[in-house]
Amino acid sequence: MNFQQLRSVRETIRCNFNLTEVANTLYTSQPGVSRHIRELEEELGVEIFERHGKRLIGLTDIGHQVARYVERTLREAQNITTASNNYTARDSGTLTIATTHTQARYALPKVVLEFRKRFPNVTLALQQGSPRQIVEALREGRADIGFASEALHRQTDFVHFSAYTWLHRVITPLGHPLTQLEHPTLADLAQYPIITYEQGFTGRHRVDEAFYKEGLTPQVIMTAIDADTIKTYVQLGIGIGLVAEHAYDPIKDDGLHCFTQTQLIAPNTATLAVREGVYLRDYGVAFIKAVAPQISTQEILERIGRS
Amino acid sequence: MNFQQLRSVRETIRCNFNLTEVANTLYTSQPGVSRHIRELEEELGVEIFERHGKRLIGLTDIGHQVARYVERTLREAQNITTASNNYTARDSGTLTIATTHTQARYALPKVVLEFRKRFPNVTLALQQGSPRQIVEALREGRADIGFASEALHRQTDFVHFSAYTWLHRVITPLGHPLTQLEHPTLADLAQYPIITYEQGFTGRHRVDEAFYKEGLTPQVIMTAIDADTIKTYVQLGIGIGLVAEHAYDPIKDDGLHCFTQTQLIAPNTATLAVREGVYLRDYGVAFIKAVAPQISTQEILERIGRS
DNA sequence: GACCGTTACGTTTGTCGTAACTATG
DNA sequence: CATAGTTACGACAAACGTAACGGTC
Repeated sequence: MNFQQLRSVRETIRCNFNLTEVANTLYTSQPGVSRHIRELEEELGVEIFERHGKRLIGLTDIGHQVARYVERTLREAQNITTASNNYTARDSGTLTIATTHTQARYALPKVVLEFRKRFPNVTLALQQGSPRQIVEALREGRADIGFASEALHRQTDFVHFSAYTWLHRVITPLGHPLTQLEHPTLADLAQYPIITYEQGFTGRHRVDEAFYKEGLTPQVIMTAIDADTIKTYVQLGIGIGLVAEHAYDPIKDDGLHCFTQTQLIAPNTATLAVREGVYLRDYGVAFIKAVAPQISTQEILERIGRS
Repeated sequence: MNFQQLRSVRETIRCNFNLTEVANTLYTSQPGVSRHIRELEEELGVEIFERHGKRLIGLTDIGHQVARYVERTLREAQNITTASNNYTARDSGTLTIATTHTQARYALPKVVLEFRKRFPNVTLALQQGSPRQIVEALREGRADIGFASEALHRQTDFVHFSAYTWLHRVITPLGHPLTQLEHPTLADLAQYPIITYEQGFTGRHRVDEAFYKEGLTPQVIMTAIDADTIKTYVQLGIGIGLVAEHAYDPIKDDGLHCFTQTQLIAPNTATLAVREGVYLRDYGVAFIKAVAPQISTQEILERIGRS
């Protein structure tokens, strides 16, 4: 057994069992990959992959089990090198954050500035994507830290940290009939076309849940993944908006009315997540600490298994 | 990085940093081991070992961290092969139980018979040792399951299962003055020379604790690691004995009196333990189930991380 | 027939053990 | 001076890529 064989197996699963693609990803030849898999299967005495003739089409039962430990082996091997790098080059390298548009646009700028000042030699890679893509990036080791209000906290193979909680706000153009009311209800909102976040983004399920619980069916006529787009269309008078509170700026958004006192929708929690068992470098810990200062560094280290 | 390098590092730590010994353990040459270590250190860019000139004398700070992940990597790699073997040869192989004399002599015989009937092709290796040796054997992967009343439950890197609880019993020769009393107290016992288990064996600390709590100093004139020895000397009239209840057999030990109703010493729990993160084969799970039938197989699988 | 995986083979690279050398206590 | 670790070197084996071959859809 060697690491290259294990990498071939892991990548084969990630590439949907297409060995040619695996070879490209691993910068090697396709026959090599084929051989690695066969050799490992031979050594272990089990068929890891289900086959239709020559083509691989999936994992066998035992293959699933093997894959699990292959992942772990490679992860721990990665930890050896990451821990070493953390030691030799304490303040340089790359930190990859997988996050949503909302966090990247509103919550992170302040943190990024602070972080860059403290770690000028660390390349900070912000990768935007849907919550589901964030989860996958963390699983595959393509990102070090995930940050979103959705999906992350439900993964049992992640360690998570609550950063802050936030509410949805109702925004309308100035002079909209709703602005006559001081405290509009969900029923009032349901009277108007609504513009809000895409399904699966930025607490959207909380919005749906709130209306559903009151037996209301809101007319969601348009969805977007970012508040800027939503605000633009609200400004145009196409509908009323439901956006995250931090997306409303009373000065810049002076053409919009925002019900800052109204709480109609359950609060959301922005969550930081790290893959369980993956070594997070010191500056990754510092990043978490910067986003969620209420958590002690000691606790972060313990929770991610570095103590 | 390759597995042989990692094995060299792990074994170097286990062999107290004597490379010659490492080479023998790994059935390879000493220069090879030396090279493996140097190559790995070079690749990682860190010094894993502290040196006095050429001699290795210990781990560096970063070496401790590296060693941790090296252990884990090798463990997970082992899990790949164990899981595979568990699949191909479901009912054959070796199961190594590290246990104390007491468990091997009194608790395990019934279980072993049952186990052998169900898994006739599995070699059952019972390794007797002190609780501390049991802990070490589990840590180093020399045993699959540990079973003892001491030490095991305190290890945080083990998964443990409570098998049963038991009490110490007072035994005396027939006609001993103590037998006049129906319920002797600890103070009564302290009047006579006592024979019991060695420090660190079979709940001995409970015995000391009980006397200590009442401000008594028992005259322990002899210790042994097994009840047979203790009983033999009690029979000779040298002193009264304190042994585990299952070690007294009213028929075979008809020359001895046993206070079966007296509970003077806090109960002990016999504990099964498995190293966290180590794949335990099906027949290992069956063994645990046989020793502790009150625990469901499902729960065992979950607790050892196989579900 | 286009795509995908395996077989065959020669080159390159890496790995290992022996022997000689050097340092430590 | 005995024990422990490193350097040097040659033999062997393993790993890889290219090219040709065989199935699958």
